[in-house]
Amino acid sequence: MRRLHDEMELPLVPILADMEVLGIAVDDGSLGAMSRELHLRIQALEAEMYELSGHTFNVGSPQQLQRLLYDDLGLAAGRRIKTGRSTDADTLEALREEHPIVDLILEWRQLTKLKGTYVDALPLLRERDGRVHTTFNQTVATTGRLSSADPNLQNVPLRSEWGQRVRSAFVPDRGQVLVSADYSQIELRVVAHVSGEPELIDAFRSGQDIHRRTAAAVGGVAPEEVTAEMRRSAKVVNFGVMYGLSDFGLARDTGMSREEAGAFIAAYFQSFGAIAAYLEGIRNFAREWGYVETVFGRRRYIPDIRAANRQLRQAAERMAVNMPMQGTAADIMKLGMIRTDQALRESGMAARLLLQVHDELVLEAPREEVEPLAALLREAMGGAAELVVPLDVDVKVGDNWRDMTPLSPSAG
DNA sequence: GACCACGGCCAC
DNA sequence: AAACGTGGCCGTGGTC
Repeated sequence: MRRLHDEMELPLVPILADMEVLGIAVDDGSLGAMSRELHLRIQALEAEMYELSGHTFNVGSPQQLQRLLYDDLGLAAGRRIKTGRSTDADTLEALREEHPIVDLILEWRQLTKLKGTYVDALPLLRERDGRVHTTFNQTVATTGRLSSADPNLQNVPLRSEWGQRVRSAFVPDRGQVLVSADYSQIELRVVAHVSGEPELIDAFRSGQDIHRRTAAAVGGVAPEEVTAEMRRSAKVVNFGVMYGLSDFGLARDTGMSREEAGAFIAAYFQSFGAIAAYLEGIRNFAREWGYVETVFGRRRYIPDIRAANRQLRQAAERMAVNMPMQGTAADIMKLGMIRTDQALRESGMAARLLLQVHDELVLEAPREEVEPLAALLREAMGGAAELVVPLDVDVKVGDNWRDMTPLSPSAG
């Protein structure tokens, strides 16, 4: 615990402070243009929804939406929530075929979310230097992760088309480029390390496609015979294992029946016996000691691990199994940042750290530093911990945070 | 104007 | 009934 404080948390403080002070540039011109486009599309969607329903209403009010969908239009309600019947995206997704308004609501939600949270909010937080300056919190996440607020720059959109446009508004200073370095599959590598699972270790050591290898093992076929669908399911389980995924959750995410999902998970633990044993060991440890810890000794206390209430206890078990994996990855990243900062100082480079997004670092650098910087990052981040599997670092470079091109490790 | 609970949803 | 972990922010609806 003392070492965690002295060698990880304390050295990180000035590094985070520098990142906060430096900030990252956002192009408010492109955000302004987006805002106007979004406004028009949102207005058109609203007009169409009012037309379909025969009256105006507040689409942003779940309460009004419930009345419209389940009372006026008579659609079949799904999940119950405290205040009535859910209108969340999963529920609406299931109702898409029932009424044309459902798709409009889904699109409206997506666009107003992006407009309100990012497109309109970021320019207001942009300071006179043209940059936004987040606050990194070192002490809120129970696993040891950082969090980011005002604005949160750890949840900048990525997946949707509009989301990608938001991301492209994050740009380097004039004459520089953005460089991103992310740990490849870090949590699964931590799983390989702490569980000692031979299949997983071998897959990472030989640089194989981890989800394909998993699908092959679970399905009892050769890796070449794995279909896209088999790989998709294996991927969901690989990630889900770290969260305590149930047959219900797997079924929901893959379209399998609950029975198929249960069989798939059973086959997974059959193939990866060491992971099953590790997870069981963590639950037992938590029950005995009341806490769990990372490889580096960071602790999280789990008071509900012996709760009489099954729901509470099972939730506690999921927190218990997740923390050592998520937390060890967070520890490694913190060490990686300290080593990166140190290496940058020693190198005399102009490159600067801007953001940390859990398994990714974003830097700003003069174009001519890119190649040596990539090597520096691979060394500093990749050498942050000695696991039984290598820590691979993927480095990319670009003129904005969306259009990033991978740099090959050896080339250049 | 500040704060809250809630539903909902963005990221890793 | 819930069902997959960690966060932060938005708008609604409401209180003080």
